[in-house]
Amino acid sequence: MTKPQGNPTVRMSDVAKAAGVSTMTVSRALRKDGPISEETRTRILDVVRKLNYVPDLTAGSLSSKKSGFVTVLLPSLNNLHFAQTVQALTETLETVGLQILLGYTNYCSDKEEELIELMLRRRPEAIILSYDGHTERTEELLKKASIPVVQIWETPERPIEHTVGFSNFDAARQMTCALIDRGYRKLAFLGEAHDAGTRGAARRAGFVAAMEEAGLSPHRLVRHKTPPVSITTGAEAGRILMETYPDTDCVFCVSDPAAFGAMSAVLESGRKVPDDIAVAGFGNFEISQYSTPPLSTVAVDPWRLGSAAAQLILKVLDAAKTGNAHALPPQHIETKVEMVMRESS
Amino acid sequence: MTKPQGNPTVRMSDVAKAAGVSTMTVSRALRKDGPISEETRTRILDVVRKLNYVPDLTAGSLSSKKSGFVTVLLPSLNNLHFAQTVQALTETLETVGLQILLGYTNYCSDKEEELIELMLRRRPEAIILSYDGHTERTEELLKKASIPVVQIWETPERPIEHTVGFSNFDAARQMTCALIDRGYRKLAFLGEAHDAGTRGAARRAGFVAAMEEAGLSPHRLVRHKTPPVSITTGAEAGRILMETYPDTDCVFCVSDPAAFGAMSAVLESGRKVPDDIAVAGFGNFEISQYSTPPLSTVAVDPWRLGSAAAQLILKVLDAAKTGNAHALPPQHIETKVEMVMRESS
DNA sequence: TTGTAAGCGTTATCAA
DNA sequence: TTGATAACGCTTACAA
Repeated sequence: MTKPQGNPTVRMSDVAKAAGVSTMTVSRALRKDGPISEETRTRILDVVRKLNYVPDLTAGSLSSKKSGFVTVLLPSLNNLHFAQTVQALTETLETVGLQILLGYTNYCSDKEEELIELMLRRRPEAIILSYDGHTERTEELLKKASIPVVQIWETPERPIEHTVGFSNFDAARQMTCALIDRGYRKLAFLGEAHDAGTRGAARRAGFVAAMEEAGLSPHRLVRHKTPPVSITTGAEAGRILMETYPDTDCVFCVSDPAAFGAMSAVLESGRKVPDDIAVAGFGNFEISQYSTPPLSTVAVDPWRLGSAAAQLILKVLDAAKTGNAHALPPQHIETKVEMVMRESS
Repeated sequence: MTKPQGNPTVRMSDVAKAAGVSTMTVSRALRKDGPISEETRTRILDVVRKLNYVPDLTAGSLSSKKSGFVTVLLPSLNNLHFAQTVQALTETLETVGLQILLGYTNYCSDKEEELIELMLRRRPEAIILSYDGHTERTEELLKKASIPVVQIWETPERPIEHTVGFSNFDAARQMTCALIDRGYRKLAFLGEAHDAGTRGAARRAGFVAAMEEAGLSPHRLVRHKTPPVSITTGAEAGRILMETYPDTDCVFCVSDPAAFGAMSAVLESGRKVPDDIAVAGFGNFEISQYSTPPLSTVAVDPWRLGSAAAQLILKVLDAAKTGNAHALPPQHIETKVEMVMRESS
């Protein structure tokens, strides 16, 4: 199956020639709204099909100064919630022909900075970042790029521009309160080390705040490995927890996977969930209601987050186009979170 | 925070002027290997930094006829295995500056065809598809594009070109045999309806084959909803199974999530796993060893799959560059699968 | 090692 | 409604 190398690519000029028109007319025929007679359009589209012409967007972008790209930077794809956010973003953006350039920061702000530099070379029309702390240079680069920036999955104190998300601090505080309400007093928090500036750290801070407000000591903090906690590292952390703070009656985990791991460690040790140690997570992944026992967790809506962010992008881009030279002032969309209490607590 | 609109972009010519050289010299300074004196290079790179110059890859691609893109089409991101494959692909491809253009087919070959047309406009240098059946036009488009094509996650009978994966049929057959070996006789298969041409169908066929080879009746087939089976639809299917084939002693599910759902349905009905009904899945997701009971499943290696595919791409691209006009003959890399028997069966 | 000139395949712009 | 022409910002190819 040797490839028919050098298969000469069909260009717009080939179509133009075959249809007996200029390239501009072909170009117009190819968009929905181009000012062109129905007759010429159908004739051209016929030729396009006959010649199997595939427009070259690289050339188009260069000429029109519109790349058609939106950059999306997330910590990792290895998390169904981010994956869902991406799918939601894609679905909305593709309705207007925008394509996503995806990057993974691995929860590392230096990697993020690197990626942004790289992505900016493709001249994206907007950029969506998941908040987890950014380097100074990242913020500089973004400002210089003068394209809309949307931070998602958090409502940062000092946002770069637009935001779509919720307060991880508040959400964690709420869950901690809910657990305290259920009668637990010796609560622990299970999270990552080296989480400075991340949403995980915000959740931990929310836990600490709620504990202090309730007059309880928030000293039971297990911080194991770097983000993200997997189920396996969650289990390790669970074992550390039981050894370090054997009096713990409830452990609130930075994420659902961490909670699955912790729960498995607890059960394996012969203790019962929730009777000996209650467990709660963060995220409400689909599996969480099917675990044994079903997991109490903070429900977030990754799908809604993605589509809200995408719609915001469209709105901002549209405002910029409409000559609104100053575009829109920074928008802040708050998405809801919900405490879902199940049998694990 | 009104945006400093019209922030005039710095071009290569600006850098050239500021450094007192031609754009070509700047261009050369910006690549690792450009023939240029160390002195000029450092001087130019200084200017680049000072002016915050960000090269425009759109222009670069048009001129060099290299987009730097590799298109990756997967059924969905809503599956940790695909996400891992993508991460592995990304890691390898980014070492040579290739960037991924990602698309989701939603397990729909028409959507795939549509995506391919769209993606081809960006002139990707290669394309990676997950096999789940393709339309005729898809194959045509790919052939005309004359770029390397790699099908992954299956070893199709009639591959388009290169492949990296395993036989879903064989894997499912092996697992079915393993289950039969364990003493089960009234096995059921739980999968999707409308799965023509998909890997799910191949797994079902593997189940049927193994049953027939063992002289057992493969009539217990539950086919519920369209791909992919979620945990929730898996649970629905599990209930249907127990109603339709109450004598079932073991159910092999098309995927791990389906198996979690089925297992939950079985447990909820008051039956025990594996004593009343054994359960097995396909995929070996991280969570599978932490379920109650731990899940027997077919282990695949999504990470290795992604990196093997990426390396293959690099090899093929390199061969093409080296003037090997005929490139490489179709390569077929087989990845291993492993039967992991746990307490659920 | 550096520079010049000519595109790359589109679309913006203006004119007809 | 259509067309001619000039970009778009870079790199190739060749010359110096």
